[in-house]
Amino acid sequence: MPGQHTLDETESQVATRLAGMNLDFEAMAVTANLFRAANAARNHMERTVLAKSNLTWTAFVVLWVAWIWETAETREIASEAGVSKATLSGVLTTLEGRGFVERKRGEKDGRLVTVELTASGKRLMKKLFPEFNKAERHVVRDLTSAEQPVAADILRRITQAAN
Amino acid sequence: MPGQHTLDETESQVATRLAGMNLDFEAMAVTANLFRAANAARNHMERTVLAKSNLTWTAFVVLWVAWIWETAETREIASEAGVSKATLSGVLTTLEGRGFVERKRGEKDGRLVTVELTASGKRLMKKLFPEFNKAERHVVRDLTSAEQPVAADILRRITQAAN
DNA sequence: TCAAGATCGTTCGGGTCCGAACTATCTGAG
DNA sequence: CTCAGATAGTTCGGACCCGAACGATCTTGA
Repeated sequence: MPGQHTLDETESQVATRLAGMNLDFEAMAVTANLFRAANAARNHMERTVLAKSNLTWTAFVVLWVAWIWETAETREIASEAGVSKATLSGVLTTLEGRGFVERKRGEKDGRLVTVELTASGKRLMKKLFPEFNKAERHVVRDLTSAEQPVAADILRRITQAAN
Repeated sequence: MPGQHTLDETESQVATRLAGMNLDFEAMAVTANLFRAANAARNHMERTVLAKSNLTWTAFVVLWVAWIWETAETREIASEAGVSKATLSGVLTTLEGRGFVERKRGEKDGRLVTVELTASGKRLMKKLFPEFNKAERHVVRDLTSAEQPVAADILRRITQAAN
């Protein structure tokens, strides 16, 4: 592969190029690999699981949150899916158009909107999620069963520190 | 915060809701926290470092790759930034319009395009990157110096497994 | 009670984001 | 030498993505 750099080459080029700049290279390595890993995992899921159902990553995550919580308020979904409420509004319109979710105006509080999966949406998740989990298993397959909880814990602490 | 779930509440709801489905919950916890962490870290960087220069995340990463490698070919940048060549093309047009990068058609191979930072682009990175690194340090501040290389290594292995 | 302020979801504008189709260029087998 | 195939970057259409502005609804304090 001409013009392709390995991970090692990149990290060594970084070290050379930024030498003497008083930077935290350890922190840099963690975050750089965090974004690489998340990106690679996401792309893998999209290609192997989501593409054949014509679902985007975000659409799937939104469906997943609504599925887990049976019924969820939009701001919850936005927060758990990691998107703004503006983005969510558009995604929900798409999903509603495809018949996977339903929006319901809150009865007690007229500002709120709750989201529920339709029967079709539930069927989709019931079929899709086991495949998704198989892909999750695939991307962590090189981690021992002792390392996996360690990884989850470290990532939780990064999440908290960034909020 | 009404209607907000903690991380623990979410994970326990997931366990309850998906009980008896023969899933790999450990793998699920790793990937779920991987995406949460990457998202939280990215948002933190965008708000604290990138917003005031009016740079998007991807635009910054593209600048960073071109800066590190002095001069880079488009497909390299796309690969390292984790975006498709279609996306990169648009981002480069934006960055070129703002005077941060220059495109140069390859002399030996007329298909290739190499990207170089302008003086203005270099000045921007020289100013921005130390701040960015400070934010990187911030998001990993709860990891001990022993844990940081472990985290980087685990994330590298996830990246490899997902490719 | 009743406006001032907080909070909710939507809309808008502009910038990603991708796969597919396209043009231009290079390569190599015959 | 040649042209079919591989490869590079751009364009296109449609979906996501966000901050800001907005209208609707609820809360609250004098």
